[in-house]
This record gives sequence, C-alpha cells and structure tokens, in this order.
Amino acid sequence: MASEEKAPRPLGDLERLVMEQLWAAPAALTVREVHEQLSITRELAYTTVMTVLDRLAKKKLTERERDGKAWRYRAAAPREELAADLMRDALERAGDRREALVRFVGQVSDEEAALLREALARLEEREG
Amino acid sequence: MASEEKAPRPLGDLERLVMEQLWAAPAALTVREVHEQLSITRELAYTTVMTVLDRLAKKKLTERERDGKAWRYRAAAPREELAADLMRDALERAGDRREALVRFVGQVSDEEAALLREALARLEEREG
DNA sequence: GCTGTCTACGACGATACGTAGTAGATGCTA
DNA sequence: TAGCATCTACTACGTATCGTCGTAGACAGC
Repeated sequence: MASEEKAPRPLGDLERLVMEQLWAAPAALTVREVHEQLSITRELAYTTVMTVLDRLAKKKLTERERDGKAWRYRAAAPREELAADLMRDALERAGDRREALVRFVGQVSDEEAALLREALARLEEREG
Repeated sequence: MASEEKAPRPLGDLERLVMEQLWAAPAALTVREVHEQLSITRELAYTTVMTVLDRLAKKKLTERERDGKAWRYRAAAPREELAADLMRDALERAGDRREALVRFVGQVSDEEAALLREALARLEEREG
C-alpha cells in the first residue's frame, strides 16, 4: 500500500480565469483578445496574460496556432473533460472505491443523481 | 460565468504518505509512531514528521488529542470521504454537469460503473 | 526610419512543501 | 539532584508554482 502518483496541481486563480475565457470562446483567441476580456473586470498587463497562456500551453492545457505574427490559443480539452479527469483522479486515490462512490452519490444533489443515472443508462445502452 | 472558489490544493507527497499512515491505523498515532512507520522505507528526521503532522492539523486534515506530553493524531475524515469531496469539487467546477458526468462514467471501469449503479440504487432505496 | 504589435525570456515576491535544527519544558533514572 | 531522554514550539532554507511585469528584439506599415 501507499504508492500513487502525484495529483495534478489545480489551476491558479488567474490561470482558471484565462481557461474560462478560452472555454467560453467559440474559436481560438489571441493574447490580446483574452487580455481585453479580462480587462473588463480587472487591470492586468498584456504580458501577464501572455505568460499565463504560455504556461498553460506548457502544461498542455492549451494549444496554439499561428495567426500572422500572433498566436491563437484554445483549450486543449473541454472544461467537462477536465472535470471528469479530476473526478476520476480523485476516485483513483480513494482507498475503497465502493465506499468512495457511495459517499460521492450521497453528496450530490437529486438532480445530479438523476443525471448520473441517465449517464449510466446511456453507457449501458451503448455498450450493450 | 466565471466565479468559483479556489480548488483545494492536493496533498504533497510526504503529506500523503503521512495521511496514509493515519488512515491505515486503527487508532490515533503519536508523532513517534508515524515516524517509525515511515522510517521503514525512508530516512526522515523526527521533526520533519512533526512538522508535516502539524501542517496537516492546521489544514484540518488531522485532529489531535493529548496523550501525556505527546499529541496523538488521527485523520479528520476517512480517505473515501476526502476522495468523495474531491470528486464533488471537480464536478462543481465543470461547466455542464451533465456532460461532465457523461464523460466521467465513460472513463470508469466496468466494475466501477457497477459500483456506481449499486450506490445509486442504495441511495434511491434509502431516500424512497 | 519611427511607431505600434507581438513574442521570447527573465525576474521578483508570495506561498506551499520537504526537510531539519535548536530551544525549552518535563519527566525518568542513577 | 543532576542528567539524559522525549516532546513540542518556532524558525529556517531550498525548490517549485503562480501572479505579475519589464525589457529586448523581430516585423510591418506609415
């Protein structure tokens, strides 16, 4: 016992804000566009946003493509995918998975429980 | 959109090892006992273990009670509870929960899916 | 050639963690 | 009673992450 891998570090506050911009956008965004969006709420240097976007790319959370001399960034995976990964990760580091799942479903709202049943039903249907 | 709280930082490697000792123990442990256990595998100063236990207590992950002049530490919550909390937390920061849950159940093993169904059934039974 | 726009790279402060030393209280023992 | 052992409390240091920028250099258009 006692042998697991490191948990993925959670996003920092600004990193999360930036990812939310990318997730909300229909297409890849330039640093300037992200900066402008964030500037609505808070004051940030252009280079700060650039640095964060760059770090996110190094962490494989964003991908970028050239657009003239600028880069366009987009989220590497949908927000829900990241959430599912984190859930999976949390489950994996539980001791007794059955117990963890029981506690988990005991915590979710009725609506979420319904969504879970629905998701499981769909899975069963697809997998036969 | 864009308004969530900070995600709980994951445990550090040593912190995790220490928590695993506490989770595995049937009763509260002294610093010395944890230190001795960990010393089987790696060399660590007594005070290092003490510091970690202390930090875990400040983070409310452990609780401690006096035993003579020493403290006895125990996990504040079972391992599975922490896992369930993390899963819940991950779900909460997903955008579309339905989508996140679909992706989640799509990721788990067949066995885990079965455990999930079982947990949901038990929940339904209990809640009527 | 000057100006504006981008990127690349480096930097600095704060915080978290792994790791440990030292000081001081207290109790058992020779 | 003097000492050694045992514990806690407090401080500290190195590394990594993250928020936050500044500066320098490449380039394009006026």
